[in-house]
Amino acid sequence: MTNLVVDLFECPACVEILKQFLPQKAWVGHNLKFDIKNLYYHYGIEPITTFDTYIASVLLGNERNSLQAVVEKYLGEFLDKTEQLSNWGASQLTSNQLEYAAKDVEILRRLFPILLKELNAQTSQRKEFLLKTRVAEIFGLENPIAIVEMAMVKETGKLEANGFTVDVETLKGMLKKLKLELQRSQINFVTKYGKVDIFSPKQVAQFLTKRLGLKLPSTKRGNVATDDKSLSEYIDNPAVAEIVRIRKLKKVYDKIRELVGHIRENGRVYPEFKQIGAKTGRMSASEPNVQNIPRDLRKIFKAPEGKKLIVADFSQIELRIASEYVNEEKMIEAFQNGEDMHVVTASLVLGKGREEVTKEERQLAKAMNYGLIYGISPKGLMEYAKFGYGVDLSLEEAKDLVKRFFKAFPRFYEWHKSLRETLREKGKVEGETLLGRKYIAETFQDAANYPIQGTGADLLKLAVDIFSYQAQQWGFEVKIVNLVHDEIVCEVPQEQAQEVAQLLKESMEYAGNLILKKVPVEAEVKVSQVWEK
DNA sequence: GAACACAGCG
DNA sequence: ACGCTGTGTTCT
Repeated sequence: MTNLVVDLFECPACVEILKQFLPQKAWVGHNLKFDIKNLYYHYGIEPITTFDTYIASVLLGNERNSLQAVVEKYLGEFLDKTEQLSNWGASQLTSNQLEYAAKDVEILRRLFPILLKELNAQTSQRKEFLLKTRVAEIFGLENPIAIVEMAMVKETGKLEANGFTVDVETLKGMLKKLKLELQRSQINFVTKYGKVDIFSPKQVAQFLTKRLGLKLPSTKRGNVATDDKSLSEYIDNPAVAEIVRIRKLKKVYDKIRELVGHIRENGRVYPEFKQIGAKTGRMSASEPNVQNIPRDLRKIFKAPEGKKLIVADFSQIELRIASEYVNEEKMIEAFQNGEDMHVVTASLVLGKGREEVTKEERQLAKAMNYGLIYGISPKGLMEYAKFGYGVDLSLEEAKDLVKRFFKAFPRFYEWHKSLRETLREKGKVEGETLLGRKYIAETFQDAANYPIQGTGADLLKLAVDIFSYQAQQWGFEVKIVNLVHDEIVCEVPQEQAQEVAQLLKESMEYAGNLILKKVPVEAEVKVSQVWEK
């Protein structure tokens, strides 16, 4: 076996050689997102597919996932990393550095088969989910989650290389304007009400309780709560309204500042994506975080000249997953008949015809439907209904509603009951998503939420894998520019937009219906110049 | 530097 | 109520 170490700064011609043979290969490496991002960004090089020992280690549930830690655990060897701290940018690489680089490659040859075996060994019994894909065939992978995540490494690397175009001029203008408006508002507040730092929860609490005599709830650490939810009782008070307004202004200002700070010469931001950023398998984004952009600000994300954005999302995906997960017939049936699930819930819980359900009742049912995903409790429902959907409930009413809800949907009742039982007996719930992603939950709320949120993550990632493969097969020039839990945003040449939009919709629904067998999955797709109007 | 509070998104 | 990240103040 020959290991080749190439210093691309010393040998620019080597790039041509790499371009020749790297793209026809499957790559094995540790944290390949990094290699793919750079090779794809600079040279347009990408692998057929990948096996990533870092991702493998994360999926196997290890706490430490550095190459060093993984080598120690699975090979029982010590990997010397001191050379990593040496100077790699100065001049020609030393022989020690070259040897270090070669050793990193050599060790992967031995690590790879062991991790592959471990992943296959923890494949769940759900054989119907055996996915026949290139990753599976090339590496002999049988674990569906590993198949999806390994294919996803390439997609995450390219996603980071692609970046997302923003409207630089508009952003900079807004930044300037908001800065002035913020300063003006703060000074105005102080001259009216005295010296209070609106961004100090402590000072705001002091001001509201001592000076205005308001009664406010406590935070979990026993301090006076001043969040918008707690202040909503007193929103008619002009000082309170002003605090809320200024804080909101500040939030938008911070977000714009974060974005502007990350704009590169070409007018794009290049966020970092953690492929497995949450315990549930969801991704996370940072620098800038493009997964929590306020909806009003999304219009500043746009397609560059001659291109279009395609924005697609799964509709009501978590509710669909939940009903399939617990096999709740009435809900499944409603989805199969294409009905409005919140109206159906309202009708069943309140015992009235679907036509008689009011707007407010539908909102209430929505709170209940989503509440169940988070492990519903009457108190929780009461607060969620009030602040999330503007529906007023007493605790007694909430209790009664929860009771009726579980009567209408007995499988959810049984599911929650069995979760509580398992927690009582074992102190934890060890479970799997519908694609076989493993998790351990130690609270009831986590146990109710993880399989649903986790299956949502499975679904999005499978959709991305399928879509990317299909787009390549059809020869479309697609750049995925953002992924937001149940949403895919991509950039395509104008003339391909309609065709790609259709392909994206089909890919998402195909992926969804591969994982959900009974409940139909639907994706909504829009072609647009901006992310959201 | 850690802990807390707050607020944006799904 | 579940999952994240960024910014600010305050405490150690």
